[in-house]
Amino acid sequence: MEVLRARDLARAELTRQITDTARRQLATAGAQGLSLRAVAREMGLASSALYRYFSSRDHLLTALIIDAYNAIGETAERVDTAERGAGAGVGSRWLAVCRAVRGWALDHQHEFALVYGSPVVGYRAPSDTVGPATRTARVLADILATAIAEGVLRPPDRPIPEPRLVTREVRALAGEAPEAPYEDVPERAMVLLTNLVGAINFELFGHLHNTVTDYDRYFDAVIMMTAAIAGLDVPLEPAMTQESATRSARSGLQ
Amino acid sequence: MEVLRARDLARAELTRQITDTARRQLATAGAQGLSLRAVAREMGLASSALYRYFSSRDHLLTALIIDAYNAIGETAERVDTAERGAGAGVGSRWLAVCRAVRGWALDHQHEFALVYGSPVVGYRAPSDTVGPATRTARVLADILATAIAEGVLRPPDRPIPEPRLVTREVRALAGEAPEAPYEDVPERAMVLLTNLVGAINFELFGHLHNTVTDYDRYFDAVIMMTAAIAGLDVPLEPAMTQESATRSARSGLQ
DNA sequence: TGTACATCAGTGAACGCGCGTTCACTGATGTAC
DNA sequence: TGTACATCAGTGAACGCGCGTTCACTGATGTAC
Repeated sequence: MEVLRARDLARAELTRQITDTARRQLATAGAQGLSLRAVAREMGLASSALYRYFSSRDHLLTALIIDAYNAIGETAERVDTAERGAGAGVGSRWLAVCRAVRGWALDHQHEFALVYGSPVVGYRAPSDTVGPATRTARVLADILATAIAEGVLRPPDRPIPEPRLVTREVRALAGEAPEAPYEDVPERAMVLLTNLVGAINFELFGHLHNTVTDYDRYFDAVIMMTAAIAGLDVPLEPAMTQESATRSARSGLQ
Repeated sequence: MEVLRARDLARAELTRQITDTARRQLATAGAQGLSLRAVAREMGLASSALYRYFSSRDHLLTALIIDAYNAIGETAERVDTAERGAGAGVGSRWLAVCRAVRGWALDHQHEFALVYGSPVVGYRAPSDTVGPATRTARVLADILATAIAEGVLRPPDRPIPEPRLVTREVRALAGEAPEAPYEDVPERAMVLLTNLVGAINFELFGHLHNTVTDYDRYFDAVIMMTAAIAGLDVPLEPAMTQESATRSARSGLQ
């Protein structure tokens, strides 16, 4: 039984090594170019050996997608917990989480593109990916819920004309149904998530090139302005975190 | 000279047929899977024959990218001209242009992803693509400029804390530098473009699945809310255009 | 503790496929006199 | 108008490469008695 665990541990370790290698190759070849043979080659294994761990290329891709969703969600959760622990208000928490997600995206560009960029052709995501995919949204929804509870959320400047655009499942995920005039909060939260991902993709895919001078500040401005949509006031300190400052020099994917 | 034109015409015609076939294949195989051999096969040509028309796969890709940017820009221009001709206000023009761009994206999903989705790995866009890429932005900038001229643009609810985030070239493209309190208009225009593309991508890449009930209305809501960021009031009539109504049943890429 | 057997990891060859690009070539289309 | 030559479009074979997946196999690791 002790020895049985030894074999299991080896198996877990090799599985991890495979996904790690695949992740690294993702960063240069992109999702479409991810190749089992290349992964095996880098690991010094026969390509057929990988089939002991993943039954097909798509299974490996699925593992990478789930890992990416989890990593993004975990980043959001970790930062939000830290902010909350430091007594930050909802506005600061919101900004911090958005910055953290962008930071992760800049550090893992192809992984971010794997989940939020163009879908891989011929790949059909299984339902296992749904749970991890919602982790980030959950963090954002929680911040909005806190804002309502604290009475800090403004009514929207321009409310959504026709609410109930969001499915029941998502409303449930966002917590109790808020009363008027906050009944469209889930809709506004979705718009914020849409814009958060959109802002990151726009930068990552190179469309700010020769257009915007300071990516960090531009991102903060986008977040502040779109947060106002949800009735959330984000306090913009001009000071940048060290991380984002060092990152400002970099450019987009490829 | 008459006959010379015959050969030239044949050449132009075949070039068009090649890009058309490639465009059609893009819709099923995606950008990464675009293959010269497959294009030649479908046309009944030897694969080597294509090299008389495009010196490499990347040249063909570039042609498709330029065509896509031009098609999107032309759609935006056409719709805006029509709206202006019908005496529509800036808000209606804005909404109409955004809807038209989304409509084009839904009708040409892989083409839209080709220019606004994840970059094709190993492909480096030449500078020829810059001009066509700005056509859509030009239309949007023109609407904002008109709004200022007509005195219809509200000062922003929450102005950008530190303007001048946009390069001089883009400021020039957006027209004369507007006076206070509108000096951050180019920044706000960029945010709107970012959010427009972001909203379309989010839908196209499947992230509204099981989340939003009515894609058309959700899109309108996003546009209305993000337009408010720029101080633009978009009048939302509940009535849908026929086009977008028929389109609401469809789902995303793939 | 030792032995016979079962399980599992990893190998290497093979199948069948597709790709971009090059090159010497044939024949048709156009040009110059 | 007719003929000699040049240009160009398209062919088909080839180079050299990579891919996902299968399969019979060897050895090592673990199990039961």
